[in-house]
Amino acid sequence: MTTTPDLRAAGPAPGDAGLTRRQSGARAVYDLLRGRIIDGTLAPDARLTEPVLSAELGVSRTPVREALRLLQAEALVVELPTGGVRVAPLDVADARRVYDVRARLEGLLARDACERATPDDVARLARLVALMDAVRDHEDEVLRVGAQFHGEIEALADNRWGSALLRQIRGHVDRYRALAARRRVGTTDHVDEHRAVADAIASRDPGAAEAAMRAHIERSAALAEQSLRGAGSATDDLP
Amino acid sequence: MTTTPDLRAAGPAPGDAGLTRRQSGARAVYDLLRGRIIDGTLAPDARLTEPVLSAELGVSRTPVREALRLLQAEALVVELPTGGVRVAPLDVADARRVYDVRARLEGLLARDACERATPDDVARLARLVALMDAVRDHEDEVLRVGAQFHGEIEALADNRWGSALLRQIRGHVDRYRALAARRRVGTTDHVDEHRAVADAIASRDPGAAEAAMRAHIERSAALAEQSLRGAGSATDDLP
DNA sequence: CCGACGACACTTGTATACAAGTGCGCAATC
DNA sequence: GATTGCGCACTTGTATACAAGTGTCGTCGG
Repeated sequence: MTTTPDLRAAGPAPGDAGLTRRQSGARAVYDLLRGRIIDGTLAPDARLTEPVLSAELGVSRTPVREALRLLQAEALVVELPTGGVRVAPLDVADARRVYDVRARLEGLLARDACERATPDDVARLARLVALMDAVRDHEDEVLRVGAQFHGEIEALADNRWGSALLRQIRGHVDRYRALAARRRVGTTDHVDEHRAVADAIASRDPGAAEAAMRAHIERSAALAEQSLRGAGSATDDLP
Repeated sequence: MTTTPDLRAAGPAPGDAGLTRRQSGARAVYDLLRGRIIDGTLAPDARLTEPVLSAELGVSRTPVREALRLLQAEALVVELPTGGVRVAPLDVADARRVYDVRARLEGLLARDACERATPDDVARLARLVALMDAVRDHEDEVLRVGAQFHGEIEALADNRWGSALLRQIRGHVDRYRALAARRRVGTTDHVDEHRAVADAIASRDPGAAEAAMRAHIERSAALAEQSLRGAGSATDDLP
């Protein structure tokens, strides 16, 4: 039942088969498949074959193949011994590893950001924390502002490699997050943790900034792990 | 002059055009180009076009294209605004960033290795350090054993994500190392640093293991940076 | 002599055609 | 009835063909 995903966005021949067409094609296929894998529409272990994707999306095998290779480089799909690919399995133990890596990378970015931040930047970070505090009770607002905070730090860090590698695993983080979201276990507020990061940066203490950010991510990891635990076969509530 | 690299391994038509042919083709092209970029045969900023590579390697554009995409995912080539690709430029400031990231990742791996190492593993690491000490005067032996040490730790860590991301930047590390090798500045011995890592693992102190490994990489970074400094336009002694 | 216009050659992106290898299912036989 | 052999359908990997966009070079006009 998990073999054939439901990419039934449109028929084979008809015009825009779910992808915007004015984009570069391969990129569009990549974005589409990536989204479906992250949100669970494409179930873990689902086999993806070029001909059926090609037919369902209304493009030739060439862009499909390219998209598949991109996803493979990102490890969102894994290569089968025979040469095909399937959606990467979800493994709770693996989630921990993803967060471990993320903690180090974001920690490094926080350090770099600390070393480059101008007074204006510090003020902006403080404003974001205050804003986050203000919307404390509205969960999605907190999430939105939180993402903005992390984005701001990443931008400040101006660390091409840290960002690149972070981007590499972001898909997987989002994937586990999407899964955890279904087993909602009350979100704890990370406002104080963010404030700790902002304060460390304001104090011009790179080591403290790195440590604070790392601790923050590790706490998120523990939370996510808790949500995921008991998921057993992670495919339980997936289509 | 930098537009056409010297992939003249063989003519267009003739049999094995420098690539082993029994490999998957695209993979062979990828390996070949990757090696040439790392060792400097393909100069930074050199433009790579599918038709000429295709002709010079004696394969069609399809595998060449695939190899190029792989290299792009690894950031060994960068996309031009027009769509083509060129060999990623060498930037000393960037080298520092690469090593920063590597320090965190290898630090994490050392921690994980520490948490999983059996007494046998600890003994093996100690043996490697002793061996390294023994061959202290033979530079390439030191390098070889050192690589083995790092590989052992990575294997022990059994951290898929750490390894994957480390692999992502390894090409760049090797590239800067190859460049630094030409401006040889006496290698300092890292034997003691390795011993510190091994000792921390033997003491079952994950935090110390991580810190020791990170410090070790950061010292390597400083060394590499020193070698690279003054390189100015990094393409000076490149073909 | 300098600037602008036009055509060309070149590039990538996509589609299709071809070849080879592999696993699966069916059928016939022991 | 179980097993083994054959044949088919399917897959990926590669090659080639086609279309569109873009930069450049040459030439013509001011």
